[in-house]
Amino acid sequence: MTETSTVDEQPGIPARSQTDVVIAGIKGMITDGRLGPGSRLPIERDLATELGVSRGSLREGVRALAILGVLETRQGDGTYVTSLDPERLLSPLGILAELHTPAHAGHLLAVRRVLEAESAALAASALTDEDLAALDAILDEVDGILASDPDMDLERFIDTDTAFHRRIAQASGNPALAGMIDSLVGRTHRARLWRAITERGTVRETQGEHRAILAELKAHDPERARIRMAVHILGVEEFATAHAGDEASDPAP
Amino acid sequence: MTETSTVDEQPGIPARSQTDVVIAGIKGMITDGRLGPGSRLPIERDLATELGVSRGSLREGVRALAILGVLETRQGDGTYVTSLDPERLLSPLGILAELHTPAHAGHLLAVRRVLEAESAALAASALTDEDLAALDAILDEVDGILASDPDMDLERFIDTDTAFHRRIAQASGNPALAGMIDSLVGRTHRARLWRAITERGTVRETQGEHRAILAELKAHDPERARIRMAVHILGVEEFATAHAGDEASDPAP
DNA sequence: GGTGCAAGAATGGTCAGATGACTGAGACGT
DNA sequence: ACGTCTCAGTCATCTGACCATTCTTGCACC
Repeated sequence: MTETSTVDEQPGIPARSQTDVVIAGIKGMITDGRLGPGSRLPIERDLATELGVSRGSLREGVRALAILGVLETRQGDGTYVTSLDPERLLSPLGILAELHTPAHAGHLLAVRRVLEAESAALAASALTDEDLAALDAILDEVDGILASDPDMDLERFIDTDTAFHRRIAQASGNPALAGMIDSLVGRTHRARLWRAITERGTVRETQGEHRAILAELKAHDPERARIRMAVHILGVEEFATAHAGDEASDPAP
Repeated sequence: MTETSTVDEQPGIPARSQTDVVIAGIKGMITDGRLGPGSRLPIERDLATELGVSRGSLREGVRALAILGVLETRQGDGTYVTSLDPERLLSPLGILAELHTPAHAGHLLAVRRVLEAESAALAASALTDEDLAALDAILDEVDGILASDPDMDLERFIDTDTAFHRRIAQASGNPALAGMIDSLVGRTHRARLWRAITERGTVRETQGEHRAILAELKAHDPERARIRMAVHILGVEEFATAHAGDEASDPAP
C-alpha cells in the first residue's frame, strides 16, 4: 500500500487520503522553493508517480488547489503555479459571499465595513485625477440609470455599484485589501439585485451616499472618506441584522 | 456529448468543464434551497447521473467544494453540506497566509491590523471575567516560557501567541471576523517561528505589547484596545515591509 | 425487553486503461 | 518573414473494477 510509504517519506504530514498527499506534496514544493509563481509542474503521469498516487487522485488534488487559486491547468499545455498574488488566493473567499446563511449577513457586512472604510481612507491619499474622473463617470452613469425610472436597469445599477467599490479598493494600494473586498463585493450580485428590486428607494439613497464618499475622496480627506464609507455600509448592515430571518435577505450597499 | 445538454438545462451558467458543471450544479442546489447546512447529497453514482457527468468528474468537483469548506465527504456514509458557517467557509483563506509571496507580507499584515484592531475594540465591550482570566492565563504561560531563556520553547510561544489573538477575535462576537483572523493568524506558524528564532528580543517585546492590550481589554475601553492592537501589529508590518525582499521574511506578531 | 456483536450492505476512495479535446512547437509554403 | 497546417504532447473525460470504511440490521445472550 503506497499510503504507508508516502507517510514515511513526509514525516509530520498526517496524510489522510491520497488527495491530501497530493495537496501537501505540491504545497511543499512551493514552500521549499522547487516551484514558484508561474512555474510549470511535471506532467500528470510523472507527478502522480513521484507522489505515489494514481493519476485520478492526482487530478483531484490539483483540482482542489486550482479552485484555491494556487494552480491553473491548461489542457494540451500543462499545469502551472499561479502568480500567488492576493487577488488569486483570495478569490475563493467569494464562496462565503455566495453561500453563507442569512443569519451571518450582518457579520459579513460588518467585516466589509471595516475593510472598505480602511480602503477609502487609503484611497483618499492615493487617488489620481484620472481615478477620480473614472469614479465620477461611474456615478454619472448611475444618474443616467436613475433618470429612466421606473424602467431602471437594475442589473446595470448593481454593476456600477460594484465598479465603484472596486475602483476605490484598488486605489488603496494594498492588493490583499483590494482582493478581499473584491471577493466580498463581487460575488453577491443575486442578493443585491433582490434588494434593489424590492426596495427601489435604496437605489437613490445609495447614489447619494456614493456622491458623498466621492466628495471626500476628491478632498483627499482620509478620515472623512473613512466615515462616509463606513456609514454607507452601516445602513445596509443594520438592515441585514434586522432581517436576518428573512429569505434571501442578504443585502449589500 | 453531455456537455451540450447540461448547458441547456442550466441557462446562464457558462460551463467550461464537467467539473465546473458539478460545482455550479451543487452550488445551485444550495442556493435554491434543495440542500441546506447539514444536508446529505445523493450518492456519487446518482448525482453524477443527475448532473450528466462521470463519477470521476463528479469527484473532482466535490473535492473542490470540499476544500472550500462547502462539502465534507465521509467514506461509507455519504457526502454532506457543511454548516456553511463563516468559520468553515473562511478556512481556505489560510492558503493565502501560507503561500503568498514575501512581497505581499506587509499588505497582508495591514489587513490583519485593520481586522484585529476592530476585533479588539469589539471584544473590549464583550469580554467576560472568564475570558479575561483565560487571557491572563495565556500570558502567564508566556511568562513561564520567558523565564526559561535561553532554552525557550519557541514552538510553545507561537502557540500561545496564536491562542491570545484567537481568543480576542472570538470575543468580538462576529464569527466572520473571527474566522478571517483565525485563518490569517493560524496558518503562519513557520514564518513566525523563524522570526522568533532569529530575533529573540521580539519575544519579550511581544509579551509586553500583549500585556498592554490586555490591560485595555480589562478596562473595557474599546478605543484604547483598538489602538494597542493596531500598534502591536504595525511594528511587525513595518518590519515585513522593510524586509520584503528577504527569504522567508514573513513575520507576524 | 435490552444490549452487544458480527455480518452484510451501502458508499466513498483508489486504480488502471482507453479515448477525446486542446495547445504549442515545428515544418512547410508563399 | 509571416501564415498555415500537422503532429506530438498533455490535460479532460469516461468506464470498469476493486478496496476501505461506515452504518444498519439481524441474531444471540442476558
